Parts: sequence; C-alpha cells; structure tokens
Amino acid sequence: MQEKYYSPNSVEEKIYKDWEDQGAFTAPERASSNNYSIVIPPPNVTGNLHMGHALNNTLQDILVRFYRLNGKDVLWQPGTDHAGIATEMVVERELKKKKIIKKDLSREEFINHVWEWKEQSGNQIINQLKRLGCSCDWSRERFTLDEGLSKAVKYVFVQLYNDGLIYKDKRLSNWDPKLKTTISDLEVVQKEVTGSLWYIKYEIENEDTSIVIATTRPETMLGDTAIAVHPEDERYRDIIGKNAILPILNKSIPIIADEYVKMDQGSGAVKITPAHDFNDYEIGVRHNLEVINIFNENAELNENTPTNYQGLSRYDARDKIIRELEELNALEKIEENKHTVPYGDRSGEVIEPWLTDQWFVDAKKLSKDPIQKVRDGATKFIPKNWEKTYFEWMENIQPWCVSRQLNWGHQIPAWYGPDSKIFVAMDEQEATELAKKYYQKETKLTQETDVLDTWFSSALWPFSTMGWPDKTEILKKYYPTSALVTGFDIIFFWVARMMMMGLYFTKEVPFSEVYVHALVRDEKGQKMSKSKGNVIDPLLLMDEYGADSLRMTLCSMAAQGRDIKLSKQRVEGYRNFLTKIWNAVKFCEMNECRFDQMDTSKVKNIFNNWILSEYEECREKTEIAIKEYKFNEAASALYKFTWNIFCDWYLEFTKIIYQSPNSEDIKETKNVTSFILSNTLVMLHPIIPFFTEYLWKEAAPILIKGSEKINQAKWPEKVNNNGNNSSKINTLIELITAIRSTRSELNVPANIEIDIAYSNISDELKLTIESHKSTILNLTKSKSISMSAFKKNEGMIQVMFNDGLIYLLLKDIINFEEEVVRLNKKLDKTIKEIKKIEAKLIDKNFIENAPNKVIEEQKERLEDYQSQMKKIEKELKVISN
RNA sequence: GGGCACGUAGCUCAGUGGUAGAGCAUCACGUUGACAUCGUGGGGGUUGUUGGUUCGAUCCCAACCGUGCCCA
Repeated sequence: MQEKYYSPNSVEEKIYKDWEDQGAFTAPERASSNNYSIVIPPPNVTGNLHMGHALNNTLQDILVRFYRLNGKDVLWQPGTDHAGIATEMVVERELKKKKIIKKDLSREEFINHVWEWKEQSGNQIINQLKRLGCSCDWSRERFTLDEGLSKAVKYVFVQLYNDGLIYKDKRLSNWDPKLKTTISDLEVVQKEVTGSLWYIKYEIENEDTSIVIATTRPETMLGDTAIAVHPEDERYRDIIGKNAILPILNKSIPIIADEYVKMDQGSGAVKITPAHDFNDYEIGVRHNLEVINIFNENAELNENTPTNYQGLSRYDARDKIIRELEELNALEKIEENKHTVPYGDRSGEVIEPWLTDQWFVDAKKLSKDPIQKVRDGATKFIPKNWEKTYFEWMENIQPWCVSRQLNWGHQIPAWYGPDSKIFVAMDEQEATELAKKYYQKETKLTQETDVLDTWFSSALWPFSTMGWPDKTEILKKYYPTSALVTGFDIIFFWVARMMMMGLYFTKEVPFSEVYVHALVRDEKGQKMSKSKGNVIDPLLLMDEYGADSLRMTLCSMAAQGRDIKLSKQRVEGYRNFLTKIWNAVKFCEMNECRFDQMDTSKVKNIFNNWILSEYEECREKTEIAIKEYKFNEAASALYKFTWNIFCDWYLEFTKIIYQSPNSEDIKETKNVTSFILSNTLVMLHPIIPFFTEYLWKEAAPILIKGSEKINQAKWPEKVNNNGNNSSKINTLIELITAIRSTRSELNVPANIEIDIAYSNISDELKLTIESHKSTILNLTKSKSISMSAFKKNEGMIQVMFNDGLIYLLLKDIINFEEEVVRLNKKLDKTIKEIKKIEAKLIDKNFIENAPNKVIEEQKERLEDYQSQMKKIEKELKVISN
C-alpha cells in the first residue's frame, strides 16, 4: 500500500462485482433453524436513491452483514414495487415528449409502454443500492407485478371477497381530478391555506326573515340539500324544521339540527352538500337528505347544474357564483379564513370528495388480530413508543379503498355479467364457470377495469416474495422474517397492512421486530424536499467521499428516536476515520505484523494484555449494540477503540517495543497487532464493507485470514486474556497526558526535550515509571526521568498528578510568572470542587441517606483534591519566594 | 383540537439519580520514520423556565415557554 489515501471510487465497483460473482449474498436454502431474514421495503420502481433510502438500507445491510458474520443463514429479500400512480405519471410524461397522448392508447398499448419504460429506465434504484453496498440476494429480486406476486394478489383478493372482507360500494372517496383516480386517505395531504369565508344570506320560505350561512366553498351550493344548525343554538331554534330558499337555484331546502355544527364558527349555520363533503355526507345519511353530485371526473360542473354552469371548473364556478350572489344582494360579507384543504400528494391537485363505486377492504375486521399480536409482544416495535402510533391508527381504522382508476397495476379479478352481477375469480375461465352456474348458460363477462392500490400488493411482500401461496422451502425457512427496518412515515401505509394480510393469510406475524428509524433532515433540521432545494444527494456524497464514509456517517447518527441532521462535514469526518485506519495499516505493514499463532490467554507483555482487554470491551459493546439496533453506539465504540485507543496509544507503545532487544516481546506484539487489526476490520465490515474488503486483500500479509473474503469471515469470539495489569497502563496514560498537558500549558515549545524528576511517589507508581521509562520519554518528548528531591534552582514545575510529585525541569525554558498564573487558576478550580464536596459531606441528610459507596467515593475525591491543593499551595509559595 | 418527540458547549449530537462527554468549529504549539484527510494540548456548559419528589435532579413528575412531526 503505497498510496497516500484510500480511493473508494476506483475500487468499490470491482469489489461489489466480486461479491456478486462469488454469490456472497445468496440466501442458503439448506434446512437449518439458524436463520435471519429481512425483506426490503420495496422502493418505487420509479425511484432514485435519496437520503431516506440510504439510511434505511445502510441499517439493513449492517444487520444482515452482521448476522452473516455470526454464521446465520441470511436472506435479504430485495425488489421494487410498481408504484401505480407515480409510474403512470412518469410514463405519461415521457409519452407526451414523443407526442403520444395517453387517452389515444388502449389499456394494453399503454401498459406495453410502461413495461418498455421499466426495461429501459426503471430500476435505477437497484443499481444505486448496489452502489451503496447493499448485500441483497439479487437472484431473488422481485417486482410487485411479477407473475408470482400477481398470483398471490389474485389469490388474496378472491379469498377476501369470498370471506366477505372485500366488497364493492358507492361511497364518497378522495378523487384526484388530475389523475382521474380515487386515492386513499393516506395519500391525501391536508394543507392549511388562507382562504375566504363567505357569508351568504338565504331567505326563509314563506317568511320575512332570512338566515346567514358561512362557507369556504360557495360553488358547491349548487349541490346543497339542507342547511344545518346546532340543536341548542338559541339564535336558530325557531327556524329548525322550516325551509330556506337556495339563492340562484331558487330551490327550497330544509333547515335541520345536527350536533356536528359548531355554534361558534362562522354564523353557526352551515350549508350541507352530501355529495361533496365527508362530514356533510354523514349528516345526509343521518337526516336522509338527497345527494346531488355536481361534478364530473375533471371536477367540472356537470349536468346537474344550470346550463350556464355546466363545464366550468370548480374555480370558475366559484367566481361566477360569487358574482351572482352579489347581484342578488345575497352576499353578506367575506372574511379571511384559515382552513385546511386536501391535496393529492402525487398530483398536487385539490382533492374532491366524489361519489363513486369503489372496492373496499374491511380493515376493521382484519385489524383485530394485528392489534392483539403487538399487545402480546409477538411483534415488537423498536423504539417501543411507535406502538402507540400503530395502535392509534389501527383502532380507528377506516374501510380501505383498494381500487384505483389506473391502467398500471393488478387489474381487479372481478367480472361483471350483463346485469352487473359480480363474479370474483382467479381468472376469466373460473369466472365464466361461476357465471355459467349462476345464469345456467354461457354468458359473456367483462372484467373490472380498476386496478388495485399498490399497497395491496406490497402488503403481501414478506411472503409473496417467498413464493406464497405455494409452500416453498424458502418460505418455510425464512418466514416469518426477523426484522423490518423502516421509517415511521410508513407505519400506516405498510407495516399495519403487512400485519393484517400476514396474519390473515399465514396465521403468523410477518416479522418479530420492527425497527423504526429516524428521518434524515438537512443541517437546519428541515425535511429534505426537492421544492425546498435542500436535498443532499447521497449519490453525490458517495462520488465525493465513497459509500463507506456515507454509511459510517449514517450509522453513527442513527440514534434511536431522533432525526438525523446531515451535513457534509460529518461525512468528511468519517472519511478521515478511514484514512486513519489506512495509515495504521501502513504502519503495521512497515513493521511486518504477520500473524503467526497466538494463545491470547498466554500473552505476557503488559501492553498486549491491555490492548486485548480494551479490544474485548469494544467487541462486546459493538455486538450488543447491533443486536439492540443501537447503531450509533456500535459505530462510536468502534471509532473510539480504533482511533483513540488502538492508534493513539497502542501503536505508539509498540514503537518502543519494536526498539527493544526483547525478541519474544516483539514477536508477541506483532501477533497481537495483527489479531486486533484483523478482528477490528471484521467488526467494522458491516458498517464499511468496501474499505474492509479492500484492506482484507491489500493488507493480507499482516492479517489473520480465515477466509478469502472478509464477508465470509467469522465475527470474533470473546477473548480470554490476563487483563489484571491493565490499570497500570491506564495510570501510565494518565501520567503521560498530565506531563503533556503541563508542557503545553506552560508553552514549552513542542520540539524542546526536557527532563523529568519525581519524588515521594508510591512504590507502585515508581515501578510503573521505571519499567516504562522509554515509553514516557518518547511520548512526552523528554530526555530523562529520574528520582530527585525538589531543588529550587532547577526550575522545577510540578505536574498535576494525583499519585505523587512529578516535576518538569524547565529552568531557562519558561517564564515563572506564567506558572504562577497557571497555578492560581488550578487552585481556584480545586478549591471550588473541595467546597462542593465538603458541603455534601457535612450534610447530615446526605450521610444518613446516601449509599455508603457514594459517600466513600466522595471522601476519596475530597482527599484527592485536598492533596492537590496542598501541592499547588506549596509550589506557589516556593515560586513566589 | 388530540397525540408523539425534542430543547445539554458556537454548531451537530451522545449520555447518566451522585465527577456532564464526543465530533466539527475555535485557539496555541508541532512536519519526530503510519497518519497535516495528522499529532499534542487549551478555552468553551446555571443541561429551556418554574415548581414538585429526593439526602441529592441535567436525568423522575407537573406546569409553562420554544421547536418539529403525526392525526383530525
């Protein structure tokens, strides 16, 4: 390794290809109970890798790589979903560029164009996931419109229908007039807008009085069939039951009382349009009101409105209504008003509640078991607080509208007879047979043109991808899956629906754990969105820093229950971490740290035993952290150990060992270094797979290689060694740090070598100093250390160190006035601490109630500070004399 | 309106019923044979506010203020 830096871009692609060629990610099919499986939340086939994907998939990859290293049979099931609306929009746009209009195409022709598009430009995201290093079993890649998955969809639809859990109904649903399809509640975004509240005067029939209603949507008055007031509203008590005259139409409509009406809003009286408002619809049902649909599929006014309104858009109709009302003197006033307006999250169009025939799933019935299973702990949410969100939604679940008026998707397997009789079956042949039985003769059927909501098919994803409804070996081995990793935003969309379908059809929860991770935001904490222009593109970050730096960053920041605010600087920091390892490896190569053989329990050298103990601590922490989904803790344990312990201290210590004449020590040190380095790389591999794989090959001579590739390595086992003396090394580190600190605070130039003296120290410390003399000298830039009584004229400066008196001999090097300042500062701090502890220790309540351990600790601290204070005072006295 | 988070160093975030940490930024010194994408060291905190529980609260509880998100 001669290069100065690791260059990810030149190696990542090749490494990934090698993994694929090697079949490293293929899920074993052998019989075994030691399995681990995850299904990917299938990205849209139209998708492009954004930060959310990058985080989501990095975390999954860490898990699956970790469990592979731990010897489990792992399936990471990848694939994409067909994303009905999104795809249809993309393709429509593409066709438009070629001057092809969707309307002019037959369903088949359009779908052929979509498949063509998918072949050419769909699935970009799959390559982007590979770029990120995702170790999915690509041989098992699935698409929600695949033959197998489509079969599962039909099977589920037919069975749910036959079980009475799917039905067709005419209800209000969210209509997207731009896409001309209904969409689910979850695809509707409520946005607060500042609009107007129009107050309109209606004459009371046969009376000389009037009533004023307030509305945000005057244009819908053409479909009004009542006026409603609150039953307890004194103002309107007398006119309940009478009729009012709808202006413009001059139509008589009843005034009804309903508790839904809020007395303190507007005028306290509202118009009721059952066909175009969800609440009004409910009121209409309660009061048996007529339902008049005034819009066509484009949200233009239809034949149920006066001829001069027909064909107008909602907005033009509104203007016209207002003008007419003004002319009629029926418009009392206009107020500015904040209210929420529903928008389609895909089209951005204002959604119109519209009365249509749609297919619904009885989600209420399906939700019972999923709720119970989470209560019982069969599926656990991590962090647990997301269970509450899940319960809240599941317990208030509404019928799930699963039909969409699109071409692209699973066409609903329902056929109609000439009398609109419905036959639901797996295919046309079966439906025809059903019809033959019903009609007692051959009857021509036509298939339902609606397709199913994309989430209908992705709800089956955990088992349909494994071949269900067939009882495949893969399904037996890997289902239910071990974990689902996802963002909280799709708990409703996906998790809840997978639970419903999974439990109903397989009688098992689809996953035992749901890890809900954070949202990635920009550095200001705002949600990244294209319209805000604050998107950080993970692909660009990978171009600049490599996939591993990005992965390490995301892993480090993936603390539970907190959003991630990402900035480039963080990525840069972790890129530097890779460079640090790079250089450490170079150092080990220089010293030819080849692994020979080693029994960790027989390691003799104290530094080696110390690093083994530190390493074991890190190993255990990392292992536990990943098992508990505490990714940031895993990253931090590895980062700190690698950089702040192994590189900063151990490698520095080994430099002195290599200079010693003790060949046994040197041999042992090389073995230990190689051991630690090899195992640390293995532990880092799930997080930074490319870099570790690269080093595995490039630095092979200095690594223990139990396997050709690091992805086949074994997660390191617990190390048993004699760590009893480790505390001596920690004392040594403290001493060296104290000396460095003193030097630095006194502005001793870094390149000046000094002398150190000590006196009145414990035998133990003396032994430590004597046995590690050269280490201390080297790491503190000193030329001698020896026992010596204090001599005023030597310019002795005391090092703040608890276990004894250590001096730096700084005659002619420093200015003693600075030293006085330094000491006084230290003294102040020390006295402050002493006062704090003393106050505690004379407090009777504290002594009586605190546990002995705490009291002892405080006493010890006090003693330490007091002895330090004495030392400082003594020295101050000497200097000032 | 209901719910859930969050508020800790200049910034981004960990953490813990008893001594508050890291990275980045900043300042000083340094190019010694792994590493300037670096090393060594320093400065920087009334842990949002006010109460309560406790011998002791940054941590537990309540209220409030502020921020964000979800649902209606």
